[in-house]
Amino acid sequence: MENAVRLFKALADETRLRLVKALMQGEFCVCELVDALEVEQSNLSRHLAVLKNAGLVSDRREGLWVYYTVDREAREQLRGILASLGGLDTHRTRVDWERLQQRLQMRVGGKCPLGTGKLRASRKGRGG
Amino acid sequence: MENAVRLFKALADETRLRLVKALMQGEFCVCELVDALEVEQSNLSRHLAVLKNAGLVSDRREGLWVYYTVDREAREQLRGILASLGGLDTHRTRVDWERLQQRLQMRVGGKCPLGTGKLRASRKGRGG
DNA sequence: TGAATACATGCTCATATACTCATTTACTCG
DNA sequence: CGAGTAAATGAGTATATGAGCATGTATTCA
Repeated sequence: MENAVRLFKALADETRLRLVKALMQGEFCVCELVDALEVEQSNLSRHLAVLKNAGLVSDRREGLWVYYTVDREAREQLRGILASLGGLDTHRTRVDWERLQQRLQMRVGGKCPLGTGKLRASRKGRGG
Repeated sequence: MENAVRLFKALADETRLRLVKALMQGEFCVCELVDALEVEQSNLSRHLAVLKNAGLVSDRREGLWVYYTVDREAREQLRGILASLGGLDTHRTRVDWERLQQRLQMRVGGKCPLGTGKLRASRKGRGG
């Protein structure tokens, strides 16, 4: 019951639903998600933490990058829930997915070439 | 998406999960639920309003009583979701169900004989 | 070592939610 | 009508949650 509440709490947010929908389709690092979903990095990081805490996603560090995906154990459960909701296909999730696919194609050697560092670096004058 | 968020928000509460679980099994009036689940009437009423607003339950007035049950349209959806969670059978929902069945058997002419007024009165001492 | 990078977290604000008490509303019956 | 009952709602309070900014942490590389 506790678990169920935590699960539903985790899903009771639009950004997190977008994340779940995205992560059902593959594994992405935070910066790709930040870039594709256009959500503040710190914000996204917290949402991912909520999902992780609910057991819905798992993460894997690879050097500087942390890749998230839907947890293997939760996968079927989530598939069932989303199916009951008609798959949660909305304009937004479709756009998210298009943008994510673009990021996937940008990968070099299977790795994310993007950077969230733009944010802080830009204070020093990035274009300079 | 909005809808899905509202749905999950509605389910993201233990009392409401208990209600859903109960109302999946039949139709009950508020005072029966108050009595069986031992939740404050005003509190329960609000939770029911949340569920109703999410399209999960529907209500039917019959004289002084208002009977709630899981909405016909939402029924299958909920069944699917709960099934994905293993049915949500917990000690608490089982106790709820036992108590609700007792209330069902108390019905006279299919109507609820309880009272939230009585309940408040009998809370502290039934001899009053 | 230290700079750069990717991600996580502390802090603060605003808002949302849950709970309770008291009252109001909706209805029935005398 | 007014009394009585079931349910809903307003007001007040406590707590939870989400957003954004700044900063902390872990890792790589020169």
